[in-house]
Amino acid sequence: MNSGKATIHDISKALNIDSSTVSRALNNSPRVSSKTKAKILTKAAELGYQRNSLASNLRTNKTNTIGVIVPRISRSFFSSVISGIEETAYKNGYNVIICQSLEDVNREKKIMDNLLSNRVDGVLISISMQTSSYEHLKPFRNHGAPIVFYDRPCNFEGCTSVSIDDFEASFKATEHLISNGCKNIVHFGGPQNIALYKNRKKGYLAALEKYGLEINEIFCFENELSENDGVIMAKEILKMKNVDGIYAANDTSAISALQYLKSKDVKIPEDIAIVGFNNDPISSVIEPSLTTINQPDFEMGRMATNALIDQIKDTSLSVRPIVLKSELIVRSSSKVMP
Amino acid sequence: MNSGKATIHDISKALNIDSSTVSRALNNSPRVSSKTKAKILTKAAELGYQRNSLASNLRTNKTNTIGVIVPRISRSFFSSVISGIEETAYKNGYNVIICQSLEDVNREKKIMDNLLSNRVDGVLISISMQTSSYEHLKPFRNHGAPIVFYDRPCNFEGCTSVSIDDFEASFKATEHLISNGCKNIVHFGGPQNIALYKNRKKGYLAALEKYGLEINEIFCFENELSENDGVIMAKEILKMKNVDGIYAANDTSAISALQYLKSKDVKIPEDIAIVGFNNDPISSVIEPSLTTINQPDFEMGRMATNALIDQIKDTSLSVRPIVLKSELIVRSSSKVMP
DNA sequence: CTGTTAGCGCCTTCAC
DNA sequence: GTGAAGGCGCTAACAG
Repeated sequence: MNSGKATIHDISKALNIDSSTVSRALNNSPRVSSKTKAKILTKAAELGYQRNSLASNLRTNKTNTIGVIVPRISRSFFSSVISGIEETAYKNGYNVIICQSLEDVNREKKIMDNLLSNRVDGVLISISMQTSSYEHLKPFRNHGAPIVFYDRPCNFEGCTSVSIDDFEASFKATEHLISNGCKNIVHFGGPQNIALYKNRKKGYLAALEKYGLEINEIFCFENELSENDGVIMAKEILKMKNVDGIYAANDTSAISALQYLKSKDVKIPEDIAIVGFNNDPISSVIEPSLTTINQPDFEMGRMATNALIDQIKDTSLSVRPIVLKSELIVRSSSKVMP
Repeated sequence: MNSGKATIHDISKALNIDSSTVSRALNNSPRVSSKTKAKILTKAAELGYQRNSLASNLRTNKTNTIGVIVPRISRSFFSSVISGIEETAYKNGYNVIICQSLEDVNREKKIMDNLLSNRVDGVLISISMQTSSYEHLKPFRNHGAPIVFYDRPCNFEGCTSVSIDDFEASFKATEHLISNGCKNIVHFGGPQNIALYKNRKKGYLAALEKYGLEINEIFCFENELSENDGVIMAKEILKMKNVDGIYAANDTSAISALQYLKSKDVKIPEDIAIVGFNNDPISSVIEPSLTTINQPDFEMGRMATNALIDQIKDTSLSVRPIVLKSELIVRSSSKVMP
């Protein structure tokens, strides 16, 4: 007894059927009589046969596996994206390997190496914040495997990017505040070297401009996305006295700011109306009536995976960027009804 | 040009060196002169060579990969465990494949099949809540690959389980409430068919008994871990009037209960003291002074991975359960100082 | 429908 | 220190 490592040859010998027929039967080829197929399957089960994908993949030069690189799986937005990816991949017969870069380029590089040497059929990647050069992606493309960027778009050898229209979402959020009577709207922004936060700021400014509100640079906070930053910003706002609206372009600091404001008995949205992103469920726990921007996370995972699979199946496919829209979820009643 | 799919044979031909020497050089074997080694490495880089792990793994019958099955990566506790797993695995030269069962046995079964056919060297698994039979794990063991259970222990063919001492944690939590003057302590429990929640209830009861407090079955809530349950329980508690302490054995409902109580102007911990688990960061956001039980998540990942790797390296290793202790984080001042 | 043959890319005895 | 030969387990022509 081969201690639980039966191969197609073991089945072949036991049944006096050639191993190629066994292989065909195991792959449910129509070119095997159902009688022998049955015999083979029975024997396989009896011997505890388990296909060796390594050998199979080596031979066919296909792994039916896609690699997913994500900055951090614990972030609510990304874990939803992953759900969408997994669902779509499994539905299409692909397996998924999830890897965390933890926003570290060196890790990202190692992961890409590893995925390549394991010959995954394609990669879905959300580039780490540190990443500025795309050198480590080139070997992958050279091997002919497609790459699709999600959430953080990249201009790289014509690869597809799936992203969210941040400008539009920000514009709508700010517009919502304005149409509810806010005149002095503060913006909690993120690092401006990152396109995403830049676009969000642009959307905010565009809305102010459209409605003829004064653009005040003091109202544009820029922070490092930390909790502490949130408290600092909240204190600043209270000092300013006249602030009546906040458009928060990042969760973490927004949450701590919200918490601080509430602890100072500021009424939301009567005193200060807030719109932020709802990637992090915490914000809606603190203030259930908060108006939020709902990003298409799950949908993003689906779209990106479909695009990738299309390209795996047809390498010559022309690619174009995919842009998804966010949705404004208005939960609170208006601040000022005209 | 082979369009970016160089093999050791390509290097071999280009240099007039046998492929076996190339293979040795690429694996940094000491039996190759440093001169030829250098030549080979240079050529490899030049041709953009990338090892084919499928072939290599097939040949050596080792993948240096461990499979991780987790019920749901978005749960804070599990994503911390994964961090610990990844860190330990990478440090030891192992890759990690993360798979979500989503608490679904059928998915879990498929994942195990897939991991087996990909010949991972071992598996770390937290069994889905649905799982009652371990049949789907047997093929894996038959192939000689070790399995280590984490968080949700199992009696299966002498496999190692790494778990947390829930009884002790619950006992300490309840004891803490008692020593701070609570006389009427309610328990938010989970499904009693799950060992974890059973042990938590036992710890609660043991503490009451030790300190001579009356055991009241009405104080033992059992729920389905939903948010709605939390609100229902909170309302019940307010009706009871005399409740002055809560030991919550699950996050989700505890959070919504906490929120509801605060909305009714119940002072925490003055009116009602609460101890719960801090797996979910939300609870500490709602009430920063909350006393919580800190579970060793990261540490669990490390311990489980080390145990698995030991067993991969030495199959004959005897295994024993590993039990970790939780820590009580007292943030609020005492309810009643004697 | 089934068997024959060959080889995916790599590693590992065994020689020299 | 290097080369020659064989095979890990599977599949894909090509025959018949």
